[in-house]
Formats: sequence, structure tokens, C-alpha cells
Amino acid sequence: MAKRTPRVVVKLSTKVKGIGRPLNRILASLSTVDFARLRPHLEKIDLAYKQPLYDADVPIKFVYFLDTGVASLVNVMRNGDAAEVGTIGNEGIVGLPVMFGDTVAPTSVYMQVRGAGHRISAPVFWKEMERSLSLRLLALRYIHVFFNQVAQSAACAHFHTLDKRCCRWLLMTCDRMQEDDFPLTQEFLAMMLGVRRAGVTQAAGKLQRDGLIHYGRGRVRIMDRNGLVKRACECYGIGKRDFDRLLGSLPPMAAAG
Amino acid sequence: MAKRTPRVVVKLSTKVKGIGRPLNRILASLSTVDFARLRPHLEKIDLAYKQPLYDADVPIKFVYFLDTGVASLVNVMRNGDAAEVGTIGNEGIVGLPVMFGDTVAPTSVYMQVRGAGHRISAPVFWKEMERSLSLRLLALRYIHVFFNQVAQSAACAHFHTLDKRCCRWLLMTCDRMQEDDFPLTQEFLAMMLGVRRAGVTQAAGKLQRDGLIHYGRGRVRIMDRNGLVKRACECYGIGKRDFDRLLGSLPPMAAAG
DNA sequence: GGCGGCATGTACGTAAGCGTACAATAGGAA
DNA sequence: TTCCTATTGTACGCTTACGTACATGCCGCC
Repeated sequence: MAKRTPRVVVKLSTKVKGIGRPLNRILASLSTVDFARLRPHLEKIDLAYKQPLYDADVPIKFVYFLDTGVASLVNVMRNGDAAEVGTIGNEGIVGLPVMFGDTVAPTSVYMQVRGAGHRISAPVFWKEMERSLSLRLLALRYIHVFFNQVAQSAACAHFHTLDKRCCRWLLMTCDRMQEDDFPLTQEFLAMMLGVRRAGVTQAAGKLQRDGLIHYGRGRVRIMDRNGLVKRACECYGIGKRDFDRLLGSLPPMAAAG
Repeated sequence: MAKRTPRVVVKLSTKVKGIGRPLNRILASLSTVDFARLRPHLEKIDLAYKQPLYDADVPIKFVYFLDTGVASLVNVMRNGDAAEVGTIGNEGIVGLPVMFGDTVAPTSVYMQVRGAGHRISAPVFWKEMERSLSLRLLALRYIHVFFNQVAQSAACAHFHTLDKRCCRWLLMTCDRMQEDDFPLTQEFLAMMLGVRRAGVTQAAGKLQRDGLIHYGRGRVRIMDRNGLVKRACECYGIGKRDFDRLLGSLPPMAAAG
């Protein structure tokens, strides 16, 4: 598949400086003037494992830009059943409703792997988005990719076996991490995939036996990335293609607009 | 649940005039000046059953506003498995990628119940969106509701039984139609829900026996709407709430912005 | 007025995942 | 060291939906 950035480069993980450009790719792609306007409002913040970035039906106060770590858009049912419907890393923005000019949403966002980033007041961000075309274009482009990811997840969760979905999830998380090794319990993965913990044990066991991953006591390590890709469902590839398009050049229409 | 508009009122179904305001609620909500700018570019169009409005990975030429009929956002897998991930009626806009400043998408949109509406050239619509704040706000608000719908569908397809999902689908379609009676084959519904036709026969049979619907030879009729609501999964109610919010007043932030 | 095809009814064995329960092990705290 | 708790392993019966196959019935075409 597409080449990955070497892991060694990004050793700055937890100590992103307030000065200069942050690691978040949306912020990094802003024009100098746009970034300068946002900068005084950006507040550096550490994000703990399982920390909520916003909750369903509660007015959203901040928009988050992750530098490291991974967040999940989660849908929780009345009976407590929960499932992840989208994943957000340093390629994106947490706080979709704000970009839609809204203040609440029926879904929540939690940290899936702890990390750090910056946040900005929701109304301030909304006003900046209205003011700056380039920021708006970037945000819209990201929303599109994220929307596609959610649409893909819908079909994926319905059609594909747990094994394949595990592979996809591990790869997506890995793509958004700086390391092949990250904290993850089977319990948590089960919640993300909306299945029983026992089911994940089965699936993960097979993957480990086949040398694709190694795990234990709340950590996973990707041992054979290509093997995982082969074993994952098509959804991973489709999302990755879109993801790479996002990080590439602007699509024609917006570029012209 | 919420009261419905009486069916009798909307007998204009197929003959929407080019003059005056169309039935599409987004267009109907535009300011006079915004609508005046769009109007010369709007082209009236009839939309046949199963007609594609755009296909995956093919550049989108037009944005559609339905007056009548219902369209579906569909995700098709490599092996031919397909599932609907979103439903669009006269409350919305078909052509999300365009509103994101993009030209292609990995999903397709097909007509699920034939109808009529207007279309506008994609680049023209994009430019108008950039120019007009009120149009942009309306579009963003709709995108948010639609996004929520897709996120809900993802969890729904995963957690809920076919019976309940059938009820939800019938209700959502019914909400977007002018009649309680519309064309629908079990084969088609099966494709929308991403299940076997035989499975739908079972589920629909039960609903008919219980007097909730009546169907045959490619048509359904909703007999007991409240009964269906009771039997549907929570996803219907959640979506409906959001849907009603969309058609109500502007959310705080955008109104202030 | 018969025929062909679409729409629907039904059945049987199979597979994936659920709900639940309980055992085993490892890391950290006292 | 010892204990406690979080994490992981495994089993059993059950439900839902799958894949496939075949039967029935209705509509419209010739």
C-alpha cells in the first residue's frame, strides 16, 4: 500500500511546543495569515485515555485539533450498546457540529489512544471559518473524507466479519499513531466494534497466532502491517485512498472556486 | 409522535411549476434574493425509479433538489453487496460532495421512489454557496442532519433486528412521501437494508399479519403508522427529532454568526 | 386465454455472533 | 511476598440471518 512516514521522525509526541506550527495537519496546512489569526485562541491540551471531547446532546464548547493520539466518534444506544462510527487523528478536526454551525450532536467523541493537541473555543472557530475561505475549504474537505469514512463504516459493520473488521480498525488506528505499538485492551476494542469482548479474544488470538500482531495486558503491537492489510476488508483500502486524497492537493472544484 | 401534514393538500405531486417556489424545503427556505439568483439555473426534471443521481467515483455534474419522491445514498461493495446508508427527500439536497467542494464520492445515490425535482449545475451551485451566507447555512444545517442520519444507520444496521429496521425504513420513506402508499418490492427493500429478499418476506409478513402495513405486487401501504413507530428501533425517533430540528429554526451559533 | 416473468411464500442446513459463565494469568499495590 | 484486580482464554446453548432452492400466484403481453 502507500508508503508510511518513518516512525523515528516523530519523537516530539507529547511535547508539542506552543510556538511554531503544531503537528495537526489541518492547522499545518493553513495559510500563514489564517494560522496567525487562530493562534492566539489555541490552547494546548493533554488528552487522557477515554476522555470525552464532547458528549451527545450537550452543547459543544471547544473544537479540538489532535497532534498525537486517536479519538473516536461513538454512537451509544439507549440500552448501552455502543459502536464507533468514525476515527479522528492528527489529520482532522474534532467538533463537526461546530463546523455545521450547530452546537449539539447525537453522537459523542472519546479519546481512544491518549495524546495531545490544541483546542479553540467553538464560537471563535465558527467565526474564523466564516471569515476565511481557505480554512473553510480545508474544513469542508476534511468533513467530506470523514463523512465517507462513516458511510463506509455503516456498510462495513453490517457485512464484514469480526476478524476483518479488527484488522481494519488496527490499521486505521496505526495510521493515526506515531508508533506500531499502542495501548489497547480487548474490552475496549470490543466496545469500539460493537461486539462482545469474548469475540475479540477469538479474533485477536487468530491474528496473533498468524504473526500479524502481538498483544497482552492492554497493549498491541503491529508485527506485520502488510499481512493485516491483506486480511482486512476492502473498507480499509477505500478509506485509505480517500484519506490520502485529503492530504494531497485540493480537489478541482474548490481549487477553482 | 409529531403531527403529519394532511395528505390531501399535496396533490401537485408530479406537476411542480417552474414558476413560483418549488416544494423542496431547502429551496423554499431561501431568502428571496438568494432564490432569485439560483432560479435561472434550476432545471425541472422527472426522476424515475432506480435512476442514479450520481455514481461512485464519477464526477458529479448536478446537484438535485427533490420536490417529490425519495432518493437513497447507497454503498456498494466489490462483491455486489449493497446497503443504503442515508435517505433524502424534499427536505434535502442530493450532491453532498459538491457542497464539500469536491467532485467525486465513493458512494452513489439512486431514486428509491420515483418523483420530480430540480437540478442545477454543480460548479454553479458551489459558487452560489460560496457567495451566499444564508444558502451556506441552510446547506450546512442539512448536511449535519444527514450526517447524523448516516452515523445512526451505521449503528442501527449493526445492532437492530431486521423487523425493527424494516419499520424504521418504512417510516422514514413514508415521512418523505406525500402518500401512505408507495411502490416497493421486497427485493428492493432487501437491497436497501443489505439483507436477503427471503428475510424481508418474513419480516414484512409479520408486519402485515399484525395489521401495520399492507402490501403486494410491488406496493406497500402504511396501515398503522403509530404501530410501526412502536415497533421500530429507537433510531427512527432519534432521526426524526433531528429532522424536525432541521425544519425548525436556526441553531444558536449559526444564527448568531 | 394462455404464457412468461416478476413478485412473493417457504424450507433446510450453516455460520457468525450473542449472552453468560467461569477459569487462568499477569502486573501492581499493600 | 502476597493479594487483588484487570486482562485474557474458553466453553455452551441460543438467536439471527445467510445461501440456496423451489413452489405459488398474479399481471400483462401476445
